Amino acid sequence: MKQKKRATIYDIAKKLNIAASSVSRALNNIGNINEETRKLILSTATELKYKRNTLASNLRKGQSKTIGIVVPRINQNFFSNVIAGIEEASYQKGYNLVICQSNESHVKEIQCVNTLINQHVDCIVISVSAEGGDYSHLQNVIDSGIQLIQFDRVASELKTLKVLNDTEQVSMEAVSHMIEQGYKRIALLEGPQNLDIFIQRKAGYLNALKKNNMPIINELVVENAWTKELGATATRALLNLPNPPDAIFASTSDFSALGVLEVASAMGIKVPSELGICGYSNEAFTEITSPSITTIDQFSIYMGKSIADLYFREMDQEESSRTPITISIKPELIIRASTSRKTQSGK
Amino acid sequence: MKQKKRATIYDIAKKLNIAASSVSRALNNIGNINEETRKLILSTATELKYKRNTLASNLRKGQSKTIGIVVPRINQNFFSNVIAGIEEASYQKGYNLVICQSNESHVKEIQCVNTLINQHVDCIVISVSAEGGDYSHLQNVIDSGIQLIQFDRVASELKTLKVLNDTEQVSMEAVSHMIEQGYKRIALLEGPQNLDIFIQRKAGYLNALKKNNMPIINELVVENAWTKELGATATRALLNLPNPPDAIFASTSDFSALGVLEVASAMGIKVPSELGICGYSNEAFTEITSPSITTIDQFSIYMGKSIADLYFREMDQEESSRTPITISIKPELIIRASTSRKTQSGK
DNA sequence: TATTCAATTGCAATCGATTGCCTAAATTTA
DNA sequence: TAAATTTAGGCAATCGATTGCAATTGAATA
Repeated sequence: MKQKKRATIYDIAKKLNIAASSVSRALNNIGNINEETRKLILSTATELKYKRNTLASNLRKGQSKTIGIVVPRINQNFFSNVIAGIEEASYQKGYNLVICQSNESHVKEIQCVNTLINQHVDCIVISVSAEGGDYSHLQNVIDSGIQLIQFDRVASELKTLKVLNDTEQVSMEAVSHMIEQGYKRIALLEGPQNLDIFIQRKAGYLNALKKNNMPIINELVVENAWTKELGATATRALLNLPNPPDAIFASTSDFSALGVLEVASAMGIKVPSELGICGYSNEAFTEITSPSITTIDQFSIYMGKSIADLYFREMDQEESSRTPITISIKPELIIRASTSRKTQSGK
Repeated sequence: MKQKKRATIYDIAKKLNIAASSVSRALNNIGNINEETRKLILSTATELKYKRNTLASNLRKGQSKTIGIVVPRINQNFFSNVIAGIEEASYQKGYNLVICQSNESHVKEIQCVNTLINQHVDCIVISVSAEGGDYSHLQNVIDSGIQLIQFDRVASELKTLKVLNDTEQVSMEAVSHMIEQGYKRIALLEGPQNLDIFIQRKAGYLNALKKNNMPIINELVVENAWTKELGATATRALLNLPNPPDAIFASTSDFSALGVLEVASAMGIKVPSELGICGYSNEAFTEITSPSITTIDQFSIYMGKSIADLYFREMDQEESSRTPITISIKPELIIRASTSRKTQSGK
């Protein structure tokens, strides 16, 4: 489909028999322009249905007023919320969003980042894929003079702006809460340990055990129980141990926690009295399972806004005063029925 | 933050003492270029960390390889899935996505569309906001020679490409199914009637009643029960009628259906035996409520892919042979426990 | 040896908007 | 009235990549 010829500032200039530069000045409302000619130009512009060619403008100005975003999956609750938050904050500043998804593939992530560099976006916001690997493509972003902001899943070795959750702290709180509820053998479903967030979630778990003088039992720690299905499989194995756990912290996700709940129900194990369950992310469904699932809210929309704000704040800084800031957002432990066996307040 | 100077084709040309045009030809692998100089150019390009400036390229070529998307909310399941589908299909073709959300506001929708026109996107994909209003901004898109594709919520009077669900048909199926299950007084929670999709859902409901020779009872049709809260409120009113319904088709959304379910549970009304419930959208949670909720799957990811495919197919067409195609995707009625009181197969 | 042809590569215009510099007219001030 | 300012608006370069056309070169053909 071919674009029809669109009116340019030259068309307006020609029609009014003036210079294109005057048209530009009038449209941007800068420089000295006679008020009457300005109005004339403006009305001619609407008459010709003139639309500024942002491409040309950006090329000339050397900036694109565009923020590029790379996330593992656009349609995952957490990410789509972050994106919505970024959109809202940056729209007000006249910025646009170009969005890519890496599908958790390192290769696609690299391609996405390169496309965005080519697009001359002003800033790239990224949460790296689970696959992990070499992060030279991110170094590339920095070398290209593009602001890089990492969030949630970050390559910590890179000195960039970061927006994170205080994952370790809240994980510790979650496990401490379970201990307080009298659970003695708490299992952990852990995520891929090449991602910091999962390392931290585990650290929080270990810390909580240590602080409460509880032993670390290796057979209760299960790797990569990431999805509902994997969570279910892991749970089946755990509950069939000679000495099964009496609680499970599904640190990978709420989906995993859901898998735990379903298996427990199927096996006739009562939640929370015989098994405590805690998930991660505060997915909408955690509120409506029976029992409802204790989980952790990451304030995803707010996180998106923080990312955008951080960028705009940095942009105003002098080049010299720039330091790799890390913003930490404190997530909230949401205690629900699945871990409430002492205080029956949680319904 | 200022961008550092990036290498251009001129830098490469200067370094090798050749013309920029040759560099361009080499990088694009077009025209006749000596294989050796080509290799030399390519290696110099990597050496200088050359990245093509897509802005300049697009300006020159008069296309942007970008698809603009406007949806009411990025972080709504249905929309984020459609976007994910579009992304996947268009990424393969080397297209990028610029995404905006209208937040259901007509004014913001217009602004978004205008920004996208300025950006010279090749195609605009839109699902209009619930607020509705005048659609001249969409006509504008067409007049600018930009391909316009509407999906789901469309301004039907505009002759554009459209990708829709066969909403009326599936709604009829849903209500017919409820009738078959022996429900006699089926209520409808309807959405804003300025949007076609909601008109069609209602039409399906009415049709099903008519076909089965059942009376249309006005007091059982409730306007704008859109959210969980509104669904709950409506349900409370309905169930307190002297002659309450024995089933509710929450045609607005699954959230609304969830509101229905919660109120019914709170009032001690048994689902599905005393009250049947059917939602719309197949949100993840509908599967895990107790009882699970009968709903309608819209194949949102597939819809996204269809949109992208439609665009690429149209793009290859001759200008002349272009007609306003409408693609209709048949949604699927997913029968679950909340309406299954005859066949106990659905648990 | 002269002519033709194809392969390479250079030149310069172009896409549309912006902006530094400059001129001319209008206005103010001395 | 002359000089100094201010205001309005034109000229032309620029951003970086692409592409039609022309020029050069060497090889092939007559």
